Amino acid sequence: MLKISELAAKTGLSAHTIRFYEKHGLISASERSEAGYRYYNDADIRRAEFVKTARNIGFSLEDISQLLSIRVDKTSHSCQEVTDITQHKLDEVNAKIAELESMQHTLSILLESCCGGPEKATHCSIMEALEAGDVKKSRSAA
Amino acid sequence: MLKISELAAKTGLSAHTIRFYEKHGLISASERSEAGYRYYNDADIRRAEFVKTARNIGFSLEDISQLLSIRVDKTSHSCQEVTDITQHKLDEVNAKIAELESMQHTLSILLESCCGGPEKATHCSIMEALEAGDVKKSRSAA
DNA sequence: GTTGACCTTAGAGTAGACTCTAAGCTTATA
DNA sequence: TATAAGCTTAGAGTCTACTCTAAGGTCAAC
Ligand SMILES: [Zn+2]
Ligand SMILES: [Zn+2]
Ligand SMILES: [Zn+2]
Ligand SMILES: [Zn+2]
Repeated sequence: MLKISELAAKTGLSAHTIRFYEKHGLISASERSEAGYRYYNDADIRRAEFVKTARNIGFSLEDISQLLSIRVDKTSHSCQEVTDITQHKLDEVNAKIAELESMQHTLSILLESCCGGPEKATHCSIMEALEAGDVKKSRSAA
Repeated sequence: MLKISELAAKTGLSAHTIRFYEKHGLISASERSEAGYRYYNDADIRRAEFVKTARNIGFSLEDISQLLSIRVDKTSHSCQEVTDITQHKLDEVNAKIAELESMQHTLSILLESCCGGPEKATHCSIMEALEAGDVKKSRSAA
């Protein structure tokens, strides 16, 4: 049985974050001391580590929440449900990468066009490009 | 002279967003009607379009704020200042891409390992990988 | 028996970029 | 003239994932 700071040390999450996750239903302590201290048993610890692993991959807390509900009753859920969550996340990641690569491309072109020196910015081709508006849009919603 | 909704139509920003940008010093209307309506002249419109172009590229409002202060007095600023902002943004974008590609990689491997079918998730290799924790960390701080 | 580290809670604050609301003028159209 | 569309403001709400604070109780060591 670990106390919260011990679970924190073990998982690399902060005690604050562990309480925050508890408030959002991701983690819980099966026992409390008389004084109200949280005590985590082996199953709790494994669950916390599952959460940490999923978070490290990049899953949102909402995704993790869904993965956890599959985890507690695997016989009621299918591989497909798991791949759906994973695929959806991958789609998101791919969309974000595409957006960032577009920015990367635009920024690189801008940088190439500018001398980057100590001259007055009156002739700066980056500023000119921004004024002219002839750059493609990288950002979509939010 | 355009009213706010006309500037909105012209730039593709919403009137709300235009007021929000004004509150943050990015855009302003040189004139107001007696009733307090904002009126935008050509210089205002060009400034708004500059902001919109920079935002489309992916610059933060803080970056745009700096670019604008260069823009209003180009002789007091150098090309280097402009490239510094641009390079800094590019570095950020590259870091984010690296992080996302790491996620992409992990997610792809997970997806390959799972049958994705209607079977019970009891044998799911994605779940197993998450339990085992043997996936590399993609996410860094915030 | 007291210091100090650790624990509890509810709730506020942070970041970034909006997005919306309420309450009330103004202006254009029918 | 009445209705609707459009404008004003301050300020609150949204989203995600924390991060921190205040005020106080608990526990082990010296
Ligand atoms: Zn130059
Ligand atoms: Zn330049
Ligand atoms: Zn399967
Ligand atoms: Zn599977």
